[in-house]
Amino acid sequence: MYNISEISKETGLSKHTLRYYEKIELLAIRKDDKGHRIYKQTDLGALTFIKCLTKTGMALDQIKEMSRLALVNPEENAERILDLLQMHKEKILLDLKESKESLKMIEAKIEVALNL
Amino acid sequence: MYNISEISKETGLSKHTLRYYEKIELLAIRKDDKGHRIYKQTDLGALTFIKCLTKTGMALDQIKEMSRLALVNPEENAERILDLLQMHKEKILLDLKESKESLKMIEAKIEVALNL
DNA sequence: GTTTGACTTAGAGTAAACTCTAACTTGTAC
DNA sequence: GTACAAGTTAGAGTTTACTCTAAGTCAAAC
Repeated sequence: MYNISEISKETGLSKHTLRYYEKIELLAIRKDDKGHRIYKQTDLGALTFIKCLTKTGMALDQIKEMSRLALVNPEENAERILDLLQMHKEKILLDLKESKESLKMIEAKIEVALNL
Repeated sequence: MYNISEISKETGLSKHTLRYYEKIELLAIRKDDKGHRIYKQTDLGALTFIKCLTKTGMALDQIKEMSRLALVNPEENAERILDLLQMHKEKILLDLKESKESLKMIEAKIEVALNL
């Protein structure tokens, strides 16, 4: 069990961002009798995974749709979720390829500059 | 020599974006007597390189600063430009590493989902 | 008992990178 | 000679993902 400050440190997401994620219904967090958020281990796991997805360029809207599918009816939506994950995986592989190509081009420029 | 439509097709950047890049002074393009843009081979090269930099996460502001340095005084600024390129190269390497880690995590999720 | 610091909310503001609109010119096709 | 396609401009609007502000609650420290 963690409060928002601890989760912020743990995940590297600002408190503002953590509240923002709730506002856009990316995830739902339980609150205590004072209205303070209580994060569970599973929430930490979810946030860590969300970070993976955003870092690799998935839009928050898509992440939201995926977590909605998983929450509403995990069994019926399992296939759809798997599909989305696999499509995202393909996107990452393509991005990696393109980034490596760009890297080569930049390294070539550096080479040229070093030989002046 | 190309007009804006040809360059748009060639680079994959929209005409809007090409004009926008000029407006923010990322590059300057010659115009003919009717005010129409004339892109040279070197402009195409510059735009291709700009695409490499943006795709790998360099902000337009930084790209602009680099091209300013290169245009204003290439010799005096050579070292600074080289520095910026090398810093960007390090950033790409780090991003690649992080993306690969995220990829692994996503692949693990896919594995779990496949075993249900 | 009041200051300090952490939490809360609704809602406004920001930054980056486009993207579009409206009004206009110009050259070619029918 | 008029319709159409492509070019131009200044400037407004959009999207995404935050990021901040103001006003308030609450518990512990001095």
